[in-house]
Amino acid sequence: MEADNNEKSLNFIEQIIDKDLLEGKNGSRVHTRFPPEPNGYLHIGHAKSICLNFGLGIKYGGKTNLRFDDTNPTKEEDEYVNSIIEDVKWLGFQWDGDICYTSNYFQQLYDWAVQLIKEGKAYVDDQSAEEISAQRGTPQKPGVESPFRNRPLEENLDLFERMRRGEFANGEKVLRAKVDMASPNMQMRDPVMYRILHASHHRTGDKWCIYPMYDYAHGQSDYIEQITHSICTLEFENHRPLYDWFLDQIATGDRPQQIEFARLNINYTVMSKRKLLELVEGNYVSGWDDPRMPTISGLRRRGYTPESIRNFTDRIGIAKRDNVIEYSLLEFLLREHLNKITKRVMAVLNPLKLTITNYPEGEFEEVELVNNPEDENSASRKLPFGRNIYIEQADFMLNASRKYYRLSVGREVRLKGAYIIKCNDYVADENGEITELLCTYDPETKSGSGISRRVKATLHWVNAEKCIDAEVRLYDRLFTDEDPAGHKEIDFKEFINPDSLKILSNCKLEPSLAEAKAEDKFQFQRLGYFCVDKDSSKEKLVFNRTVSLKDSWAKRK
RNA sequence: UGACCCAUGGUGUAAUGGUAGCACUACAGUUUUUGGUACUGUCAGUCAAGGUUCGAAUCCUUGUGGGUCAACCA
Repeated sequence: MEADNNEKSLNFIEQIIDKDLLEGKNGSRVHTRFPPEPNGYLHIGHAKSICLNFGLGIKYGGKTNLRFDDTNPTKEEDEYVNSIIEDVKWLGFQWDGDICYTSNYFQQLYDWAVQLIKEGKAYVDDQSAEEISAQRGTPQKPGVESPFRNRPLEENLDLFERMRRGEFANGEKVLRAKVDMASPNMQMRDPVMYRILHASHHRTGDKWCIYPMYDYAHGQSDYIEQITHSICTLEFENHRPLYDWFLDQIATGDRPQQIEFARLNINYTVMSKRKLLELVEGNYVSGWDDPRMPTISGLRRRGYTPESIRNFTDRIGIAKRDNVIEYSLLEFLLREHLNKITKRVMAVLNPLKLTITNYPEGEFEEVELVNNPEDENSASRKLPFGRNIYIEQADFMLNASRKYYRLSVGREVRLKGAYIIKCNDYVADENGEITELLCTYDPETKSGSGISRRVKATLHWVNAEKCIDAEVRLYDRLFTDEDPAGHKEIDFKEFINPDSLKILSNCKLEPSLAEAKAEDKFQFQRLGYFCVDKDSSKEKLVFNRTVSLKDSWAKRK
């Protein structure tokens, strides 16, 4: 038993696979697939599915396909295809073989549909969507059969062929599977297999004007690709009998099995492509990659690392019960990774002028700081120090309590990597705003000199003459409510956090940051992790706050 | 008034008939030239009732609570 201590326990899907392997099912192959519909950008919920499917492929020495489930030309676009490909790669995964598209199988799907018609298992229905819907019944009440249900085979064949040829308008006819209108499972009540859509498809153009529905296309696509384990989310559980029914009609060899797991939910955010689209189209955010979005591209722009996201999907586990993960777990894993890899730099977001009155005017010296104390191989760099510096406004307080460790008149602090200073006086403007601090430094206390005494706090700073300017964007959660989409009476957009973005345009950075490029990541000492935004340029540096450092002082207040 | 699924600390997830564990959160402390990191500790859990068993979170029954399903979406 205790030999297993180092081994991670298996989730229920891995247990199923282990059993299948043991029984030699499907020739003991493992072949999964990630099947997004290209109708939006991927979000972190998809990351869970990506890591699961590709992870299983890797773990069992099997394969994983990337398949675009593109059966609805009215919603799908190449822009989405491209973003999905980029996101999967960025997360660190590589699919086997070529990228697959359900649209590649349109002809085969059509042929199988003809076969079903010939076997009397599918029929063309002339009724409107409303009529069909009315006949479907309710979960409690069985449906009634369509008047067209038993039309002759030849007529069905002819009509279906003419549907394909474009002789009918959208909605005029559908092809339905003949299953069971009285089934207690609504999915089995003669589901629609094909609908007429005179729309141009992003890949097949105008070749087709009838398109297969998800239920008819998905399992067959899995079968064509020799998928062994077709993993999807819980809402498809009721579809499984239908998934199997279609396979029963056509499959002769190995066949895939559908396994459902609980989708990811995270508090203080929304996780549906429809709602995210709404945020984008309503300009509530700047786009799919707005750093506040839970999209992969948004997280990337915000400064998340693929490692932290993969780690996250690993920690949350795979199970069947509904779950809401706390955002703090994601942030914990993010900080954990960023703490190891980022260079520490000094940046002052809300500058307050500080003059060291006993430091000679016009003189500078260099002080040395390690780039990352967490990394013993880390190099160090030199920073200019002088008479005039900036510190953070929040690091000075006029009437400071004993719990406040930072600067106040008469108190001492250390300037990180430099000297201990003492605040003697301050200057205020006509409004009482403090505009400048007057301090003296103790030349004996230079960092590394070995001469030191205990001070309560160490502050970050930049040299006022030799710093560079930048814009810094501070992000907070996009929603103020833990479950913005969970209120029946209130639209989720009502909960958008008005303070989710704060732009600081007068930030002062240490000069080494001048060359930073988009997506470069840093720890701004004592403040948090920041990355260069894609809006950044040599002329105007722009940083995003990825996540703040944990702040036990802020909590105490 | 149907079918299917689910139920373990605040959150997530283990334990697969044999000592209820891990992580996050919260709180307290140690270390610290980041009020960070690291480390230590504390609080806190098997939905309920019956049954089977030497022994039940685990198996059975019933109940309770929650989720999904009535797109020509996926």
